[in-house]
Amino acid sequence: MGRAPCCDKATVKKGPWSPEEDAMLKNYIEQHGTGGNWIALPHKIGLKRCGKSCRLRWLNYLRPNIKHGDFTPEEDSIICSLYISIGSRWSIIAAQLPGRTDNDVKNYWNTKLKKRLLGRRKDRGHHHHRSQSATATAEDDLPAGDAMNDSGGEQRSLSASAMERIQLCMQLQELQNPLAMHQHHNPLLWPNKDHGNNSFNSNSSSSMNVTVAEHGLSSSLGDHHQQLNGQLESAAAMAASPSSGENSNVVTIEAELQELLYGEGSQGRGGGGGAVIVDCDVGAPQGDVDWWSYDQGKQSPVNCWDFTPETSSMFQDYTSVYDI
DNA sequence: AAGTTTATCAACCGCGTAACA
DNA sequence: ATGTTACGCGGTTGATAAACT
Repeated sequence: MGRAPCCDKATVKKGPWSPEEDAMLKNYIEQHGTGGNWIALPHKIGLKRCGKSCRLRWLNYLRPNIKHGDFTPEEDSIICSLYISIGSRWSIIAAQLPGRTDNDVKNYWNTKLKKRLLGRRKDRGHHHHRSQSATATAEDDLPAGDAMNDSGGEQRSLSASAMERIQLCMQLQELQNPLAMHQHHNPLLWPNKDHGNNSFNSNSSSSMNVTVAEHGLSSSLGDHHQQLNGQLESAAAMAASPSSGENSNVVTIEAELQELLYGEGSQGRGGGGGAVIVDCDVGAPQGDVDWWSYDQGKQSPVNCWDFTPETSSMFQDYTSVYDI
């Protein structure tokens, strides 16, 4: 029993939009608006398109003030910082880039930025000291998502997202201290492993994964969970706003991103250098929030960096791989 | 010049969830 | 409280262009 289709596939046209279709949709929406019902819209216009397809076409292409291509260094920096902070929440990231769509940002990341960041490691890999640790040997030079970790004789694959974070983390660490790769994790990007009880244990990988993922923000993990949540938030805030922290480690992350993206001696490039401010307009009732600036002890802004099952799962990936 | 591989990006798909009856 | 509908999102696919052999 699959999900009921949102439209009649037999009568709905798929594939690229013609200029005529674009004009019909654009003219109608400009004159009448969407009417709050995308499903009904194509019928009103006489378009043989699915409502979802119309919505996507409008949002990603026909909407006014849409920008395509030519991402600026400032935009690169924002995307990278936010990706490291909050992961693949493209709509939130795109919201910080006027004229950009989530689809655009996502494509840009997947096809260019990610390669620029992760690819550099490959280039540099032959010139640096490789650690004895599993961190540097198991995943090194492997494309995201392809890395397999031999943990206790069992081959496991990391989620691509966790893998990317780890690889980015490793790159940044290496830049900061090439001899400190054995530290396994970057406190800027990942929560401290020394936080209270050791609920996250590699010995209980599968069951723990389920437990954490299912409970999400529930109180099952109590203080530990809150503490962890705070640390994740803090890490996100640090990564997004290198200039906002007292920690000297934090200060360099923006410059490091610049260096990874544009090469040596390019720290001044982009001129952004400033904090990435996320106004959490995705359902956040409190309006604009300088989500990077709140203290760890304060209540976290809703919808900005929540400890979701996804983040829990990524954390579980990470902890089990590094036997924390 | 032709064939093959790789990169790019528009569009699709299905899931989670908010809104509503 | 429950079921249904539509929206929004992120992951994935496929067509096309560009680069390479």
